[in-house]
Amino acid sequence: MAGTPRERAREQTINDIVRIGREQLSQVGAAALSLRAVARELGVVSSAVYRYVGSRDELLTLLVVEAYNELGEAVEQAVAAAGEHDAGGRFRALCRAVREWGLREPARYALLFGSPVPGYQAPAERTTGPGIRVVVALVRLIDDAYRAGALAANPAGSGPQLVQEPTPPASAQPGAALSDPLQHDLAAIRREFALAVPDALVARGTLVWTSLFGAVNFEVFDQYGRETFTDPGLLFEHHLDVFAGILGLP
Amino acid sequence: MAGTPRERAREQTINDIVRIGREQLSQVGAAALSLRAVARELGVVSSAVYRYVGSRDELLTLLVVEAYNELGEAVEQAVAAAGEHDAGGRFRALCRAVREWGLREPARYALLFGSPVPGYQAPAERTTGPGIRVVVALVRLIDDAYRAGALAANPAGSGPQLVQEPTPPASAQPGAALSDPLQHDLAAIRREFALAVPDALVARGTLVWTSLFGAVNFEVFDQYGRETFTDPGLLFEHHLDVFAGILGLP
DNA sequence: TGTACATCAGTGAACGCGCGTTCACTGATGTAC
DNA sequence: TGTACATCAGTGAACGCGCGTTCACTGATGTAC
Repeated sequence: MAGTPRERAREQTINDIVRIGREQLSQVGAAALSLRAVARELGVVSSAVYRYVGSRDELLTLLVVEAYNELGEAVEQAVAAAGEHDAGGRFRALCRAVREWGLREPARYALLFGSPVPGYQAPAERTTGPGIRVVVALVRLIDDAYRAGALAANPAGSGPQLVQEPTPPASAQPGAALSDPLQHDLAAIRREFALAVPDALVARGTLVWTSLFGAVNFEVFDQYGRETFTDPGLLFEHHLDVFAGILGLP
Repeated sequence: MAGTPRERAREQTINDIVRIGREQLSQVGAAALSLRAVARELGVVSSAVYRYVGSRDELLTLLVVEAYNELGEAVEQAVAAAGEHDAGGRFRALCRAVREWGLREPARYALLFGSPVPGYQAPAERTTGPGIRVVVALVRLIDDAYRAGALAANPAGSGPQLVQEPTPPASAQPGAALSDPLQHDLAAIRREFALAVPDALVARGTLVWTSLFGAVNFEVFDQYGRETFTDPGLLFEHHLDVFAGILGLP
């Protein structure tokens, strides 16, 4: 709110541009996002937009960053709103927040998690920070639960009773050996985030991470058949229970 | 190979158009696919393409159908190549075939499983058949294994021993009650494909289905950090073991 | 408090390019007698 | 086997539209003395 009137006006205009860009995005998709259309909507000649935004790609970057932050915010708030000692509830809150944001904002979700925009490469130094908020929240949540002793020692998949062929593959057991380079990578992740959880749980964390987005993708991009599920939310809740089981969460 | 010379020439030209479209796709993405560019590449004036393809959208549909069929073919062949009684091997072969096709054909994978192409709606009557080949293969495989008694009665997640809070959520147990509308949908699926597997396994099947594509998405769309995993294939293999455990597969 | 100058926002024209689609047409290839 | 006609492939011009980006410019808003 500080700054000279000019600075405030400038900030206001940038906000308008990003807002209009967001609207364009949901109407025509990222590939067809155009600065000229934004200018038209803003009621200004097309070249005027270049006072505020260096190029079309820069507007895309602004939109990517904003979307990541909004999703990250939603997820972090949802997790914080769940009971501090209810690890399972926190996990489910995180997943539901991702799903709800995706369904509410399909175009922006597509910008972040759909096909890459042809000819556009997001600049890592600006998008990485906002981009990892969700996975960081997930990892923190798992690690906290582990430290609090709230995780099952033998999570789902570690020792099923089989009808026949009773030897589950070794790497499915959280305590068992993972292949070497993978273990090296997982150790690096543990170090980077100062995690207490064992490697195998980090691996399962990435599985739940990708699977969560797989499930949300299917709904947002309409990849279940058109009338297969009356209420996809119920299926999602079922999936969450299985995911929780995979992590040893209650 | 039958038909008059004219008919054969015509077929040849359509094949060329689709092939060029495929190449365009991988270079500029679906949103920027253009009939004029195809015509240029074909060495023909732009209006000539309309002799063969009614519109840009129709070319997109041809490409979607072709891609679905190629992926379906790859998956079916991979499954068939695995040992007939090795349910776990068949499952892994299916998943690997999806991953390999996706990594080999990122643009076409994006066309099928990425963001929807703005302004284009695939005609269900032409794409549904090819589009369900993968999931049908998966469902068949699970059902066959179930009928052969090759599935664990108590798959992963059904009864973990917990450190504390020792009550896993009811719907995570394959035998337990699923919410009503969901159960209704699952029953409809079982009827449609004449399945022997219980509802809960159908639900887990959809979870593995979406999770498989979630994992492949992450690799194809480069959503793990750029240098997080030395060999993402190893992580994928680990995930496969967990997926197999979820289904009770060896 | 008033004036001179610098800064900035927005204009309008232009460059050079792309697109999907239609339409009247020329010529070559096929078909029927 | 030869001719008359129909079918089809491909041409070229046009319509009407869009885009990103640059550049010299006008006029308003701020700043320094």
